[in-house]
Amino acid sequence: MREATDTANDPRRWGRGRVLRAIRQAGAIARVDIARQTGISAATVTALTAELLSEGLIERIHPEDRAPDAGRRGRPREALRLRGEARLVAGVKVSHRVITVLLVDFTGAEIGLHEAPRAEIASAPAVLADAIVAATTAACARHGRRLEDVSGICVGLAGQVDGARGHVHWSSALDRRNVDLAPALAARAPCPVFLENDANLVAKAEQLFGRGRGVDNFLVVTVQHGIGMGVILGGELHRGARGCSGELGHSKVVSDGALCQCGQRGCLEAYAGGYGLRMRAAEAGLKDMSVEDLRQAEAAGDPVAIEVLSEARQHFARVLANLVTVFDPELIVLAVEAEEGHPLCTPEVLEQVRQLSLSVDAPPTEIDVQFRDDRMWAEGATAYGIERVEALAVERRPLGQSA
Amino acid sequence: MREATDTANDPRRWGRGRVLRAIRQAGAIARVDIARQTGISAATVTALTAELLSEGLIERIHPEDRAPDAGRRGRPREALRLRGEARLVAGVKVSHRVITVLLVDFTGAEIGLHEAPRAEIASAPAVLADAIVAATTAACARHGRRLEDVSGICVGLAGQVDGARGHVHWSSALDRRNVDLAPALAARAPCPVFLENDANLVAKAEQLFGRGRGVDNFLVVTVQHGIGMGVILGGELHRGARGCSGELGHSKVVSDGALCQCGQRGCLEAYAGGYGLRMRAAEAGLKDMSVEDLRQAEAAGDPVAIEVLSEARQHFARVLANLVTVFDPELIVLAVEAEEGHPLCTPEVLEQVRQLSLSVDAPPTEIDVQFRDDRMWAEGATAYGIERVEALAVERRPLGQSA
DNA sequence: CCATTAATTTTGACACATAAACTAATTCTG
DNA sequence: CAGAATTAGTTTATGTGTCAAAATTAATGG
Repeated sequence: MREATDTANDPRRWGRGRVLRAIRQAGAIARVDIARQTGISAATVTALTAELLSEGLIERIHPEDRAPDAGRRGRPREALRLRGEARLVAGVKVSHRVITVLLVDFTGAEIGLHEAPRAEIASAPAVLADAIVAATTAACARHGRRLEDVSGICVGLAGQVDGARGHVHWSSALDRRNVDLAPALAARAPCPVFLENDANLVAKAEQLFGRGRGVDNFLVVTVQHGIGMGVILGGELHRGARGCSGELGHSKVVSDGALCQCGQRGCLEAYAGGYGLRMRAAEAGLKDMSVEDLRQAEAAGDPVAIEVLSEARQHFARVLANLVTVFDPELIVLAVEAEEGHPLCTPEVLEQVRQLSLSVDAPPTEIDVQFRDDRMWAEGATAYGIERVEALAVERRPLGQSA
Repeated sequence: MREATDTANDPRRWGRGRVLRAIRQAGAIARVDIARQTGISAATVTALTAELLSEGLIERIHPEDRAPDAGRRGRPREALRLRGEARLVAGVKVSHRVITVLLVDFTGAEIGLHEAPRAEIASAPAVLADAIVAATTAACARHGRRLEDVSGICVGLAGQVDGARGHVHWSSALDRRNVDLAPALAARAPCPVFLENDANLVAKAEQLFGRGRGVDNFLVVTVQHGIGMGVILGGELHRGARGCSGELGHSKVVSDGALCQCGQRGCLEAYAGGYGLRMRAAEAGLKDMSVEDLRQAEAAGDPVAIEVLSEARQHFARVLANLVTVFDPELIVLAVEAEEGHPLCTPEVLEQVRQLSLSVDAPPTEIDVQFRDDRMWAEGATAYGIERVEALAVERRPLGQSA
């Protein structure tokens, strides 16, 4: 039951945001096209872009009259793009043994990466907050910036994280449950700090910079040690009432099944997550196998590997198919932390998903497998950080604007 | 990939809609409270309500100074409410053998119900469109109105219905696939006609008039012959890319399981839908049992009924738990077409759902079982019809407004 | 009856958006 | 090569939506 005064959605600042988003999505775009795409009149686009130009958020480009422009009749269009130097954003990923900080500019272009080791896996809130800010400070120092130059820090955390409230129900990075981490971070940083579940951030990255650009309804499933999901519906990240949506790894695939890290039984992760696969293989006699080892064992004809992977694929495909049935998304991105392949993300599995999901005579949900390295988490954090910093830039009035 | 000129969301008519929605949600509310709840200034609320009053969409109430008002100091608040006579809306449900039309006023109050028999189960599009409009005309006639008085007709159809595009991928009510039914209806009716999946409409009814009032994120699961779902996220109905979201009955609960009506195997409906239960019971030797019969057989200790229902409960609970895990909604409404009880909607099943879903130290998803009669479908249609008619009323300018 | 209180309305000003007219920078055409 | 044609972008005049502050209204309390 949400009520009360939500002044947030100010209809007056609306246009600015639309224009800025159109420019970001297009990369470079002329005013006419902004008007056409957004439905805002050319007059207003001129006014708004003039404002954004004077604030330094965007900039003109004339030299490169890009190819498709050649041979057009009238006045040539003047493309606009975001001005990278306008803002500096830090994306932070807290892992077990390291804190990764990725510094990017307003366009999302990388400025530098920094990794700071962590002394312990589960920290006290104050210790973790200190470490995050210290790592960000160090990242800035290493790349010729100061922490004061940063316009926003976005922190991604595995676990049940309520990004809207800045609250951590549970995370392996903390030594206790129910921590209001956002205030602790805000107190230590000279700029806004945003907190979010790591899978949600990967979804945001896909939306802003990846396959999800311009797609209104899509899901991003992260496949690695655990299995997570970020849900983008109507162009918005859906967090759930408590911020705990998308815990796909803990959806139940069998009754009273294998024991999961979370303490419950029959979770997808317990069969198809990295640790689940290792566990099942170990139980069946294949000790100390990585996912890649298992894949090779299967290829070599090892019956245990074949059995374990086959079961995992079956569960994984069924869960993905049920996502299609329940969400009917345009697109599902499988963001896999692996170099080149993953035994669960094979053409056969995708075909199985198609067969198990309800089909109509219309283009089916596209499933896109993206193999990523471990930077993906910090990149996700920068994506959401940029979005939030952009939102602040949109709201902020031009203020003192004299000659 | 949605692009192009979507002029739809006009930020200027924003306030009108907010005010009207606040009045609808509250039933009766004073201007001060509208201002407080919406965040709109009192001055603007006065202006907007004056406009709505002069258009006859809302009306004043003074006589009943409701109890909590007594003994307050200053000028008494003047409550406002919707004016029922402002609009007439028809909600239509197409069933196998009958078309049900429910006429309601702008507040949702019932004006009259009418049922028209259908000659066939699966009709040609033109025949069905004719029948729907004829039934609506008859409903009007029977209750002293004319079809021309109706401001909007909302038609609920079981099947894969893309309400946004007015397209029916498949419905048992039609004798063919892929029908653009909305244009056929629009051509026959003197007012806007809206088309939607029936489960989505039940969700809309819960949002406007039921347990979902003021709840931003909730799911409505319909349990009867089949199992359907409507998804409300961020206060909006989520339809999916093709309008096929929420096909919960066809999520797969076991690999290569029981055959479903839809032709696939292992669907939830094949175990827990009304026809699925009958099938499973019949296979195990209990022929021709209704769901209610099965419930009584179970209570009487029949081992087959116990077995069949136990399996169904297990699957149903697991699917519901997975909804909690994936959506993290505030609320799930189980809308059950039954008089007093249903073997799948028992306290034990709800307890099982709680045990199978990820829990954090925050209020869990509430699950609310609502037993309804077969009017629920037509009521759902009126709910969405009213919302759409209201949206049109918000957009429409006051136009000629002289003395 | 008048002070007090609270709801509502009026007033004056400003921000945002637009249509229409205008200016600018090209290519095309004779 | 001069203008005609074409397309992009800007300026202007105007309307709409919103708000803060002041004014008005309708009660209660002494």
